[in-house]
Amino acid sequence: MKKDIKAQKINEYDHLKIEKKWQKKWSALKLYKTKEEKNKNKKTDDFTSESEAKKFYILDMFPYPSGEGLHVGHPKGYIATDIYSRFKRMQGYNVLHPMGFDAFGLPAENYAIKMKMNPADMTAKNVKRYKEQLEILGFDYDWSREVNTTDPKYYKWTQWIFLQLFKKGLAYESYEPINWCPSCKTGLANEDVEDGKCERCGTVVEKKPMRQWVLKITDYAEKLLAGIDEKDANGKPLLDWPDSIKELQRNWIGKSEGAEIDFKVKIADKISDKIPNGKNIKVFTTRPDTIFGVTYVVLAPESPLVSEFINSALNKSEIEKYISEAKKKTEIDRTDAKKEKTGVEIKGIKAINPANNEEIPVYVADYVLAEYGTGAVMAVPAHDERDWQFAKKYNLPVKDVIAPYFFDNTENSRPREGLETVNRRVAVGILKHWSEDKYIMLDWKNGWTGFITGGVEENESIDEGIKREIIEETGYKNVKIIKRIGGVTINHFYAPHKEKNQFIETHCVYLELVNDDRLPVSEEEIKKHSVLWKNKEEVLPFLKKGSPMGDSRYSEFFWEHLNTDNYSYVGSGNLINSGNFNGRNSNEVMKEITKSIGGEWVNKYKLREWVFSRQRYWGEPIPLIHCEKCGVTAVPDKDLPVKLPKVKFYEPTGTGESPLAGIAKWVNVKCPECKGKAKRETNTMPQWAGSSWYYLRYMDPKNSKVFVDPKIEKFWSPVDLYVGGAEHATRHLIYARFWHRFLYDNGFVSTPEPFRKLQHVGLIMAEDGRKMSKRWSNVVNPDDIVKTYGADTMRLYEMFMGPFDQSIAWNTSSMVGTRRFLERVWRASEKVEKVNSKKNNIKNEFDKKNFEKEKDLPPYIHKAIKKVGEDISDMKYNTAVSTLMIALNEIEKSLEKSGQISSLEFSVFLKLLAPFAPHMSEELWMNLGNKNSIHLESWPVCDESKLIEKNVKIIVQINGKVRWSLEVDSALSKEKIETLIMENEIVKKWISGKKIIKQIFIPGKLLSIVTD
RNA sequence: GCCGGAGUGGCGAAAUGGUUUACGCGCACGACUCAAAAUCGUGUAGAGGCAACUCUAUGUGGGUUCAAGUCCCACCUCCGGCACCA
Repeated sequence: MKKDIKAQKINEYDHLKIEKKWQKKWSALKLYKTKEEKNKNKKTDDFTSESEAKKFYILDMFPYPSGEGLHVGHPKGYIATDIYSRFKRMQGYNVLHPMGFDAFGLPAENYAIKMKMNPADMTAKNVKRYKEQLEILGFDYDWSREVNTTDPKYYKWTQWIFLQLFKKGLAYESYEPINWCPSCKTGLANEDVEDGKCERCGTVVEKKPMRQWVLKITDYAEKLLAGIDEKDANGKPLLDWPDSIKELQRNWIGKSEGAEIDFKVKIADKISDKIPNGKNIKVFTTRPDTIFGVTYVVLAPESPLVSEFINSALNKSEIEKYISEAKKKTEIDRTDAKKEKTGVEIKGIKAINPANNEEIPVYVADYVLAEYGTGAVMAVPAHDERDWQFAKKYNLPVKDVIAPYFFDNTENSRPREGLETVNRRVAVGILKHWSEDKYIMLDWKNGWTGFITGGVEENESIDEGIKREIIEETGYKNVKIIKRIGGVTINHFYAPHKEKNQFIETHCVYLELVNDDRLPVSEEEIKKHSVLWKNKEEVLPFLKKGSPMGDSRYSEFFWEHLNTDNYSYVGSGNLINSGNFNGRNSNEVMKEITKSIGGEWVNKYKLREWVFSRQRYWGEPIPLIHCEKCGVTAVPDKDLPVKLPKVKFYEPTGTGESPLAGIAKWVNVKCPECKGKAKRETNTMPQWAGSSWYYLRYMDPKNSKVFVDPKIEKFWSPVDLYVGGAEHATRHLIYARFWHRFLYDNGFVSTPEPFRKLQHVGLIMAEDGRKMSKRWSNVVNPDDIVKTYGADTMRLYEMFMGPFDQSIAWNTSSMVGTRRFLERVWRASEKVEKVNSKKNNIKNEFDKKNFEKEKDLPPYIHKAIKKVGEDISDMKYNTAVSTLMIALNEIEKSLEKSGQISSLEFSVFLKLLAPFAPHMSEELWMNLGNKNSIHLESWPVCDESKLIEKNVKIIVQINGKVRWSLEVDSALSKEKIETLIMENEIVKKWISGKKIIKQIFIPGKLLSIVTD
């Protein structure tokens, strides 16, 4: 099998030996220790001046150490940051590249319970295992800065930040129903629920009212939204993030602008604002323009208004029954849009539409969500899909108030200034054959096409009008009206045959012919158009040809709605049936209508408050104390951290109390204010707490006075590059931004946003294309790969697989390519010219700045320097690796010619390889006679002037096709090249007998000849 | 339904509007070998042709351009996210 690397010969590449050796040495030398550490002891106020170099903070999303250990997919992002940080270090940056562990939370706890282990012990074990697995890959982490969220020295500050939020009123106790996972026996945040299921265990989530701590993240909704597009003083975006993630966050925050409108409520014969405790129904709508079309009002079952109105209801028990059934439903059932809508009317009360004072019924229905907007909506079935479905089911009236507005903004049809505008009603008839599935259409002599169309007289109804038109234009007299289609549309256009602008209200009627009885058609009509039968497929193309009323969109609109009863028009348009607002554009009248009915223009967000309590053991204790006299008080700073007590039983209780509640010794404390009897808060924090600020702690991980020294924070902030999985887009990345923004607003940190550039890692799938998982037993273990192929091979392969942010299936046999590449490098190293170490002290020579630049390195090395550097910067690792491969191919070619490889050339090559394959490049670097680590060398400098090849290939295109190419000296003039080309037989053949119209010359690239 | 992203060889993929298929895998043939493995070399989009060469190909259909994988319009498919948010 090719997959196995056979026993090595003595001087062959022995990855095991080399990798272990260098990992030990690097660690002993503290090679990757962040420079700033050394300066910290010096006494100075100006921290930043201490460090000569520019800083670069590169961060991985720290892992959650599960019991299963790492698979080959996990380190992909770490490999990338390792390469990036080595590259930056070689460029002279002061690099901060730390690692730590996010170890509180449900999965670890559930696993510990399953394994009958204490979560703390198990976490320690897992962390150890993870660290070992990371270390064999040769990463350059500064482990002296390791953080662990479960360390009391760390979570002291997690608790401290929580208390800052609490003190600013951003943490509060709530008793609202929240998402409850019956399997994990804890409340969950909105972000922890996916498709109505617990994100962790997949159990269907229930709604359960309970006491909980909630963070007011919605107070920051606007800032979090605006921050996405914020720029710094230099006009650079604060967030250099993928657009897709920005969009995801925008959607998650979900801002909508709209109106809050009060509907007065009439109970029996009284109007609500005249009766005690009476309440108006406040609704939120993004479409106040449809207010005249409101035919009922709906309250969410959980709306507090329901309990106020229910006593005045004539059908109290029916409503109560409905509400209790709604409560029983799971979130999945509640929010399934496809499901038939249900509801019940509150009989005996009416709401009053503030726009027209109509009395309309009030319903309770669970398609309205209590948590969003005001928990009440005004229903406009004509212009809202959901309201329409509900109205159909309960036979509620549908009232059109928005007419699609077709304004043909082309030269010919655009209404002309200074001309009279005629207002008319027009009927359009779609007339079906008496037995076949085909339709009558008119083909006008002047090029128009369309259905039967005609103006309706003042005293005539639409139905009468269309019947009359049919007889006039076609003669058919026995027609049956089936239905009206598509409400009303407005057509606004210039009618050339009348030299007037027209503003037409168009109604469409669908009719069927009963038989072919016809009356004679007048000569005049016959002259105007012919009557054609078109079958279904022909209608739409035929309509598009032209229209008597501006463009043909209105008739297409009607045709589309012919067979769909099931629709409501949700677009914009012109107002009809809307009193003073008739004829106005719906988009333009929003605010005006809102004002006219006393409404308020507001913003609403989909983002929900962050449910911050977990009724579980394995988390940071919430550092609050409940005192009978003083209420809820913060644990004083001096008493932090509130340590998680060791317990015998940490299984969740399921009662809504955390297991901590049972530990009397821990729970019962003195009130810090009045010294009276008090109890500790027993809920713990969610998993996301510790990860919301860990990047700050890395900057100053040992500080016991503050969570981070402000001077140090100012130096390192923000994180310059943050690499991790896209699955955190709406959890961690929202939470961390929220905490950071809060800390910024309160002067604790210096930047508004924590992470400047964000880069996503694409998943590595298993060879079978599925996700790697124990469940599918398709997991590839990095330990095995490192053992068999080496860490360098694995690192190189994972970077070479494909674009970094794309998910790609693992393929071990494909990996041998990168192994072969390294073996070739190894063999090539034996052919490097021997340099007399005495005569030629390479170490000193290489320390000279820009040494390479002065030397005569071949163009392909300069190209590689340029390309590899650019590709690392852009995180295009796959092409960086291929560039290295190309460079090696060139080195081998030159070896063939000269019999040996230049020492300098190979040194430069090794430096380019060093970030990718740190062990091998270090070994070979030392073999060249160097004393200091290659990883402390400076990155080679590309001399742009050396990039130019002696010869260039010129492509000859004739009429857009490549016909010939030639190699010429790059210094040759345009004229000379053109002469050479024109003299060529092939070129002559292609242009013979033709006239050259045009010639385009791109220097060094191509000549394009165009003939007639 | 809405919002993103992507469709290029047998496969992973590459390509500032300028030779489509770099680099690697796989495959075929050859060299070395008693043989195999490893290694090295050559070839490898499709069709036609003995060949030189020609034609056709970057999901589909149009368009802009001397020139389009790349820009514009319409559509199809797949992947990811959100979704009764009024």
